[in-house]
This record gives sequence, structure tokens and C-alpha cells, in this order.
Amino acid sequence: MNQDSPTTRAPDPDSDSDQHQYAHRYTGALAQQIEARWQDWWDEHHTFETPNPSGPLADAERLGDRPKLFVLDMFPYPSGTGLHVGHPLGFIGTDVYSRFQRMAGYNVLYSMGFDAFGLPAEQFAVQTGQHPAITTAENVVNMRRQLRRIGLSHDPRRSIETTDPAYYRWTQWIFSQIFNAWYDTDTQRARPVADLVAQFEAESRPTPDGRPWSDLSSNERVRIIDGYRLVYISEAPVNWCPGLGTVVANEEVTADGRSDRGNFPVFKRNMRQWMMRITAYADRLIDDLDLLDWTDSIKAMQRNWIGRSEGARVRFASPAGPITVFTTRPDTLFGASFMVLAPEHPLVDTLTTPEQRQAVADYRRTASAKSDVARQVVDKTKTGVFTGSTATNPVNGEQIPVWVADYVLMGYGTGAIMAVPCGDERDFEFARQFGLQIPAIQQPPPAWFDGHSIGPSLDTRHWPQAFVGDAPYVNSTNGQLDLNGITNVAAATHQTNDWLVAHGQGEPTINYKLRDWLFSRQRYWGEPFPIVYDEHGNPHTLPDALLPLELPPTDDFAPRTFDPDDAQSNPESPLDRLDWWVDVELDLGDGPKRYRRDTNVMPQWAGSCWYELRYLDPTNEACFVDRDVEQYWMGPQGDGHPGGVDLYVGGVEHAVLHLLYARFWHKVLHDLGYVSSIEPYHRLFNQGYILAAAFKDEREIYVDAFGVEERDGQFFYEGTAVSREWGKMGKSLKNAVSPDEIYDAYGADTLRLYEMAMGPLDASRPWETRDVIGMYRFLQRVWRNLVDEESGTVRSDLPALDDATNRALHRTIDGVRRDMGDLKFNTAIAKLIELNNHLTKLGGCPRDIAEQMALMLSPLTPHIAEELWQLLGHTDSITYEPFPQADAALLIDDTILVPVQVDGKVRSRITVTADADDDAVRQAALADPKVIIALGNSSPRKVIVVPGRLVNIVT
RNA sequence: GCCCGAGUGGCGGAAUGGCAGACGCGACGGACUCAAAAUCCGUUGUCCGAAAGGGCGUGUGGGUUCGAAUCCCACCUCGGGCACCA
Repeated sequence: MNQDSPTTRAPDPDSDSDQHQYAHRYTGALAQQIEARWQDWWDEHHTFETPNPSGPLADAERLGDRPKLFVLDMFPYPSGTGLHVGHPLGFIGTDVYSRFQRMAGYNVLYSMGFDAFGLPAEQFAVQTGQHPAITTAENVVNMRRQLRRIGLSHDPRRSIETTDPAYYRWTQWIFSQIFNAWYDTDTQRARPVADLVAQFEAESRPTPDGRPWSDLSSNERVRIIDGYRLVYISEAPVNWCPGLGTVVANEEVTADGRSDRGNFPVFKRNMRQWMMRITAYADRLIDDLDLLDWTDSIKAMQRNWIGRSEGARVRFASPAGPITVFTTRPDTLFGASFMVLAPEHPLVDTLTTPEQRQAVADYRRTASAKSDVARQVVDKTKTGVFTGSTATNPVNGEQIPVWVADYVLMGYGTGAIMAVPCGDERDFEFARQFGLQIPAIQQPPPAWFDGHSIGPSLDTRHWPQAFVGDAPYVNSTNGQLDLNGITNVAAATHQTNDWLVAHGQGEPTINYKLRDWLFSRQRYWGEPFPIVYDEHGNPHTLPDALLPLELPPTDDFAPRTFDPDDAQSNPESPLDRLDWWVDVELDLGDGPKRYRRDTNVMPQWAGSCWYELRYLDPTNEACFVDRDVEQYWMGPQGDGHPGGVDLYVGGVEHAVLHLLYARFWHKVLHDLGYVSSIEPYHRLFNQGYILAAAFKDEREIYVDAFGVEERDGQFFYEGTAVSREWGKMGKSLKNAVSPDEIYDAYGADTLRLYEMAMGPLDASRPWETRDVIGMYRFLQRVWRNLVDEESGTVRSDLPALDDATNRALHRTIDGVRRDMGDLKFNTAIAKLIELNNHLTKLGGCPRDIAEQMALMLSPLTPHIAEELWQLLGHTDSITYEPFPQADAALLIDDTILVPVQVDGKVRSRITVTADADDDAVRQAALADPKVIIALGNSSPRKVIVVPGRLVNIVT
């Protein structure tokens, strides 16, 4: 009977008195000693400080002529609960890679900062009652300590915290640049607002109402300019989250209409809020994905989120004036037999006839009472109401009824559609529901009818659903436009678009799902807006000299939150309460005046939109990053290369949040000439998560995973059966393993090795504490193969290097070098273990190859590698030693063992010389006794020789 | 429903057109020990067989190929994203 605990605490492998006998055995205690010593040594010797080519961090001697490499982690939130072993997975990966590339000759920039503003830190502060500045500072200190213990090779001089006024001064400055920019659709880039003003003044750009610029009042001019800015205030439907007391961005609302943070209900409400014009960049954000080395899934998520669809706007004449619709299928216009407007559509009132007024009003009331969540309910039944009016189909002049239904959304397209029931499943359902006409305009292929077990017919009363696809058009001509007989959608679309444009009835257009970025938050713990309002209520950015605008200290920092379901509540900024701060007298360049400060703070994504740029030049007081320094680290490398970070590692959860926002900011900075790269992150690698078993009792409550016992495949907690599931490690699932207990038992090098050996870096994998010991044993063997466990010095009885061992070494070097460069640390480790197992059989590590062993290990397990390096007589760090190179001559063996297949099944193996020609190999294979037996009476028809790989005899 | 990804021993995984299961855990056997731990040596996909050896085997079914875990088609299952988006 198996009494094993499935989720075990780390055992103490050195429980015995054995340690007294071997004072220098590689135990957890010794490992910790070695690790602490080397971590101090690295600090004292500034080992990981990386030189810039110019500026205060320049160091020509250290820089030499090494090429650059910028390796970046998604920086963490300094949460109050500390690290568990799942957190550092990506950090260890980037550290191994950075250390390897340093040894491969690169000047590697590798640092770490803290994303310390935002809801998590603030919620923690609210819970504990301590000011977020205090808790954040404490958490950062704690996290730095925990990360240091892993032995990460960060340049400490480049570390930043987003909450540091010296940092957010530049976050505010960048905000001001974006505020003072507009998107020039002619040149497809952002430009300073001053250029726009100049265009108006020169009258090369007409004013919205055509009046000369010089005739406008200064207030009118301000309003026009503000309408162009990349940051603007708008009164629009936003996501109001009473439970958090703030509005949040679309990207922060989950699919089921709740807040990403805190999981509170979110309501759509019209509010006056700050927006960033990310939609201006929609095309570039999609198109430039092609330049990036990202996974297909993240690219797909961004494309999907931006949601570009090409189609046409078409105008239908109606008693209330033209109704404009957006459609992706203008080719189906002849099949448009009714129209549907969203309940909120502004023309509904005018279109509704007196007889229908009551019905429409009732329907609209019901629709508005439904939240977004309720509208999405899987209730597939279509609802709707007739307005009483008709509109004119522009291609055939038919009068078609106009309906109102909530399956049409005001927030997408124009909030109105032309319904083509024969070619659109939703329209088909709606038409069936309300008995509307379904004219056929395409002749579906016979297979389609067969598939639905009906005879081919254009009588749609027999059709079970709409037909979508390429098929010959029918009933689609008006004399000028004739689609009949065309067999594909693209051609028909093209002709229809031409006709629409020629007759002024519509035009091709592109529609996006992406909305502008709601940028203001009614919370405390964030960057204050560097904005003040004048007596007319017009916003102005603070001059650079007044930055940073520091977050005012207050004990009254808790945001005003509400009953999470109280949709009618209104946001109240904590900063609003600080009258002394809000009402100020300032000189913005035209003498001292009274102003009111904006009391919003920025969303938590603001600081992470540009942090990698500050790592480059952290001490620069004159600008956020020096242009030459940015060019060196992030500049494009050749034609078609967008520039950016060489390797960015982080979780997939930021696919449409941080990764979209940061690309947007970076592109604005590029347009305004501040950075040479057009993308911030050239290569993105998504590390997996460390999963751990979690156990629920029958009440669906998680129980302490470490108290669960397994008996015959069943799980029990305090005697009662519990069910197992796998989830991200964490406090809420009561299954978090602290790195401290792994350090105590085995040391940080073993933890690093285990996390890297568990599987490929991009796969999620379950944590198994009992598996960790395998990597510990490996390091122990490495140590023992070289070090005398009694004296702690290099063994005097090491075996001599033989040819087989030397060849094994070079094969290992060759494979490990390749794997490390490909981020395949798990197989690199396997190869090192194989070599070490060979050395163990040999009786130790020959002195001649000891250095190479230490060098190959050092990216993975830097502390033990430094220690071995020192024992081998070196006085400097192993960090910048060149990684071993395989001797090509030793990779080729004199003779090779070649498997011989008969009809695809391996029947024997033959030894041939490496340079044997195909014919010799063929003869040797056919002469092999086992092959002769396997062939029996049958004679070979064909013999395939794959040089160096195998022989296959076909009978 | 649409899009992306993944299915290989008891477990984590390796092999991306050429010897399936590298490496690690666990399990089993042995050496050492009074004993245990640790360590070292060996076995470990499965079925038949005393053995030699052989059959079967990478979610399922088909296909391409001398040869398929790997490529193609269809399906199943799981994970992730989007979703009444016109």
C-alpha cells in the first residue's frame, strides 16, 4: 500500500551524522555557504556591471569589441506574500541565458526592476492599513533579498522602481509628449501638436466648420486642437467598477464582464474620462507583428484583439435620413431584406412610427436593463421589435423593414446592420424568428444540400441554415451592377465596392474592435497626471521643470469603493480630497495663475510601458534615455529589423495588456524621434507556469496540500476524501512551496538546476518536490568527482584523460553549446549528467577536463562553478571566461555503429568506418548474419543507405 | 461557434522524416552496514518465452514514404484566447 504523501515537503537528505565524516561533502549546508560567499564576492567586485558605449555608465575597457545582447524579464509586482518556487522560473531562464551569452562573448544587459504602482500593491496596503509607500518599499526589499539568493546576475546599477519619483518623472514626461502629439493620417505617424497649429495657421488644413482659423476664439482653437491629441478627454461608455471604485480599460475586463483584478462586476456607463488614441495605431500594431519573433499564439491574440476587418460602409435611405451600416460582405447587398439597429442607435426614435412607439420603448427599456453579462447569456433566441419604418436598399431600390434588436451592438461598426438572412447565420435566425423574407442570392453547391439531406433549391423555406462561402451569385443584378454567375466572394465584393463608390452609396472601409485606451483611474497609488486646468477648464501639461509631480502624501489614501453591484455609484478620486494639493498657483510660462490639478492617476500599465528603456540609461537626468545609448542596445539591426529587446521572457497573461500598451507608447516615442527602434520587444518568449497539485474537499474548499495523503490512488485530508486538480502555484490554492525550504535542503544551485531540468522553458509543468533530489545528487557527484570530501581540496587520485572520455567531453560541449543558445536548458542538463555519469564510472574527473566541466556548468549553477574554478587555482570569476569550444576532429569517430533495417524494422547493427562509401556499407549490411536470417528466402529489391544514419533493406 | 497550442512508460520529459522512451524521479534487485540512511553497481514500455529471440507500442482512423511520434486529411480529448463583432 502506497502511503506516500503526493505533495511532499523537502526531506533532509543529510539527516545523518555522515557529515562529520565528510566535512567537505556537497550538502545543502555547504551549498548555502558557497552561495552566500559568491553572492557577496560578485557584489564586491561589481562582476555584473554592464558597460554602455557612452555616458556615465561607459567603460571602454570592459566593453571591448563585444557585440551587445539585451535580455529582459517582465518585471514583477512586489507583492507582500513573498516568492514561491513558481515565480523565478523565467528569471532563472534569463539568468542562465545571460550568463551563457556573456561567456559566448556578448556584452549582455540584464537587470531587474519593480512594477510597484497599481492595484495589487494598493489593495495590500488597504488591507494592512499601512501606507502603500511603506509596504511597497518593504516588499521590494524582501523581494530583492529573495531574488539575490537565487544568484541572478543583474546589473544592480540599472534597477528601477516605477514608484520612484526619479523614474515616474519620465513616465509623466512621456505622457506629456503623447498629450502634445496628434496622429497625422497623411504621413501615418504621430507629430507634435505645434505642427498641427502651424498647419491651421497657414490654412493648409481646414477647420472643422470651414471658418478661417484667424476668426476663431482662442477657446475654440483649444477645443479643436484638443480633439486631435493622442491623449484626450471624452464622454463615452466606459467600464465602471464600483467594487474597485475606479473605471478600468477594456483589456482589464474579463470575458464574463468582471474586473481582471478583484473579480468585481463591471458596468458600461457614460463618463468623462481620459483616453489614449491607441486606435490610431491599429494598423501598425497589426502589421508590425510580422516583424517580430513572437509565438503565433500571442500574435493571434493581438490580431484578434485589434480585430481588423475589411468591408464597406453602405448608406440606406430612410425617413430619418441615411442609415449607415458596416458590412464585411457588400457582395451580398442584393440579399439584404431587412435592417437591424442597436437599441441605443440615435435614429431609432425618429424611425419609430406612432403605432410602434410603445413596443419599441418597451424593448429598449428591457435591453438597457440587461448588463453586458446578461446580453451574452447563451440564450440563443433572438429578440427584436419592428420600428414601423422601411429603408431603401441602394442596389435594387427595394423597401426593407427596419428593426431594433440587441444582437446588434452599438459599440461595433455603426451600430446598424443590413441583414442578409440567406448568407448570415444570425440574420437567418432572426428572419425565421419573425417570419421575414429570406431571398437567395447564391446557388450553394450540391454537396451543401446533400450535407443537409435536402434537394437543391433556391427556395430558402427548405434551408436549415444560412449558406456562407463561395458559390455562383443569382438574383444579383440591377442593370449596372451584375454579379450573377460570379463564383467567388472577393471578385463580387470588388465589383460591388466600385459600384457603391461610383454611385455615392458607400465606400470600402476598415473596422476595428480595438477601442481607445481608457487611461484614468480614480485610485491613489499611481502616477498623478501632469495636468492642470485653467479657468476655462482647458487642460495644460505641466512644464518639464515642474516634473516630477509627486504623489501627495496622505493617510487618507484608500479609494472610495462601493457595493460591487451598485451600478449607479460614481467614482471619487482620493486625490480630490486634498484641496491644498488640487488648487495651486503656477507659472506655466505666462505668469502666475490659479489652476486646478487633475486628480486622476495613471493605470498600473503606465510604468511598464517604457521601463526597459530606463534600464539602458538609469542615471540620465537630462532625458529618459540617451539616443546613442538606445541606438546601441535597441536599434534596428539591418533592413527590415524593427530593433528592440533581443530576448523578452514573461508569462502569456499580458498578451493584450502590457504588450499592446508598451508597443503603442514605443511607437509614439519612435514617431516623435526619441527612439530608433520601432518595436520594444523583438523576440518574445513565453515561459510556462509551475503548476502544483491542489486539493478540494466536498465543500469545494481548498485544503492544505501538504497535509494530503495518497492511498491507492485516492487522496485524503484528515481522513476525508479530497479531489485533486492542477493549478498555478499560489496562496489561494494552498499549495505554494517556498524557495527557502529548497535552499535549506539543497541550496540555490540545485533549485536552479531542477527548475531548468523539469522540461522546456515554455511548457507548464507540475512541481514535484521529491524530484528535486535528482539534481542535488548530480551536483554532489560532480563535486565528488573532483573534490576530496575530507580535505576539501582537488583530489590527488584523479584518473588520467583517455580518448573515449575526451571524445565524450567534446560531444557534450558541442551539444550543450547548441542547447544553451536555443534556450533548451533541459536537454543541456541531460547531456552534462550523461558526461558526469561517464566520469563517475571512470572514478573521477580527469584534471585535464575539470575546467571545461566547471565552465559548462557555470551558467546553470554559477555558485558551485565559481567554487570549483577557484579550487582549480583561478583567482578571478568564471563569469567572463569563454565557453568551451568543441574540437570538430573529436566529434567524428573512426568507426560508427549503423542500424540495419529489413522492411523498416531494425534487425541488426553493423560497425563500419566513418568514411565508408555507400556501396561498402550496403555490402556489409547484406553480409551481416542477423540480416541474412531476417531476410530468409526473400531477396532484397532495394537497399537504401542513409550515410552515417542507417541502412534499410526492402524486400 | 471561430482562432492558437498540446496528446509519448507509474510520473516530469527526450527524439521534429532515419535505432521511440535520452536525462531525472519512483520502483525492484545487489554491494557496503549490526541495522538504517547516504553512496556505489544493475534492472525497469508492454505481451509471449526458461533463454535466445519474437509480437505489439507515441489519443483514434486513414494517407504520403524504402522508412512516420514527427508530414497530410478526418475525428476524439485536454489547455488557452475570442465570441450575437455584422
